[in-house]
Amino acid sequence: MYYDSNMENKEIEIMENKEIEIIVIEDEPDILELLEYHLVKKGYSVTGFLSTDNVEQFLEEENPALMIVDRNLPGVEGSDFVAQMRNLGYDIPVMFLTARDKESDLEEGFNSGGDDYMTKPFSSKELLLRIEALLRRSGVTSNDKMKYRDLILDIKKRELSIENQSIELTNLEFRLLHTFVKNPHQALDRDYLRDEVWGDDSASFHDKTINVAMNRLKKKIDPSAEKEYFAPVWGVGYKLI
Amino acid sequence: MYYDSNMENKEIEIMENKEIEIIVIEDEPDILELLEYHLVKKGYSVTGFLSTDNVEQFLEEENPALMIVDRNLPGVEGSDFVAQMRNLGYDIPVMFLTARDKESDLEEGFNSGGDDYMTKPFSSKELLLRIEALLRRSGVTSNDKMKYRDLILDIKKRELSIENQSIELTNLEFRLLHTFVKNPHQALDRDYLRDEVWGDDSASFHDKTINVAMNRLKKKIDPSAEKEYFAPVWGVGYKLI
DNA sequence: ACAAATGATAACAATTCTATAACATAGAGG
DNA sequence: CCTCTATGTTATAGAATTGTTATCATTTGT
Repeated sequence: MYYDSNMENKEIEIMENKEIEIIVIEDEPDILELLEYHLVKKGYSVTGFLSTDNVEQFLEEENPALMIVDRNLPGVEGSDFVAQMRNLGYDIPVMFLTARDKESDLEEGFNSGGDDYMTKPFSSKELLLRIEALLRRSGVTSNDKMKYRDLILDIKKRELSIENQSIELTNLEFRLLHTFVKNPHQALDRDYLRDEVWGDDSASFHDKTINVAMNRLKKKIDPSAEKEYFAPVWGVGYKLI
Repeated sequence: MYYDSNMENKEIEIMENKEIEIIVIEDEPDILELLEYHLVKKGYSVTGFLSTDNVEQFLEEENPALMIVDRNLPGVEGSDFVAQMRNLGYDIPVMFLTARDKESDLEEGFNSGGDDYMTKPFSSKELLLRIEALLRRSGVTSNDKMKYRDLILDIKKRELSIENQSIELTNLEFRLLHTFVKNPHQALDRDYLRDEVWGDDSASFHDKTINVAMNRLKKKIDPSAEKEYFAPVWGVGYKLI
């Protein structure tokens, strides 16, 4: 077997995809199955529907990240359904699938509030790429996340999570940790930390302020002190191991 | 102090009608001209480039809403250029155009941070539809309805309803809530809110103004404080949970 | 081993920030 | 001109965060 230091990163990647939920509405079971296969393989969590029944309820209860919709469904037109959902205020990204590719169909699809459009037969590779792009643009895959070991910092949300557990940090603690994650493995000296985290305006600044802040941070992210995120660098400062 | 509440409305109106700026980077003058023709006809304001030179400067100065990029440009690969821009922090939506349609090219395009991809020869109708969809999704063209949890905002009517109950909001409160619904889960800091909701013209601005405005908003949409729409982010601002 | 310097930790104090109510003011509309 | 409404301003209480100090533990140099 083949392990390397990327292993952890891969795990994190998978964990993140696990949370992304995708709805597929497709009346042909074969195609539905094919779609599910590719999406699940990619790490998404998929819920399939053979018609638009119950989809709204699902939208209300869960909070899926994306909807793949066939155009000609039993009973309802896919684009009509999407227009209906949009009208109710659902802003979920929509990828249309269709056998038809007349321009008028295309127009209907986009005007109903669809985000992208693919015609069957489709390349699964392209579908996955387009889905990824859509998720990126709609903010589901926040590109503003920083990872280090099992720490995941979401800068925009100002949240730290470790192993899918959200951990509350104060503003100072967050800035401090952020500084370290930006400079992993490096010994950051006290002057640097002071500038970076406390800012220039810190006129009187006690020796021990940083120690205490580090202590509080360590205790929060690793109460049992078994993970050794930080190491003191004697006479200098600290480093994120 | 001079304050005119009509003024704000006018500004908003203007902002909404403000011309949407699109950049086109395409080295073949004929195609560039054709693209410009269609886009201008549609009402966009277009700036064309025959190479990637000066584009970054333009991005810096203006704030275009979308970039259409040819894949094979003189000197630089289109996708490399986009990756470069993304790396510099530009999040502008990108539509790739290309003569090639190998899967590997497609992959490069999307992985560089592109949002959509069309192969030449393209239908101008489809291009315009896709651009519209992209602008909608990236928040340039605001949707007429937005939903978040049980909040439904009708942007045009400036109405909020919760569980089919209409709730009266003042202008300020609506703008404030709208800002949060556009950025759910994100910690919005006071500077951002000030810019976004109060505008640049707010010269003197008290610390507590935002607190009070938030307090009033919270009380209106959730008088019994049981739904916890908002959470304060200490030392930063607020977030819509 | 011992002293000096530095870090860790806990307890306490000071400060900063938020919530909230009350008051002030300027426009809108009658 | 008057009243009402929206919004800004101020005051205060209370909560959360951050700083300070004291004491103990660890490292380093001799």
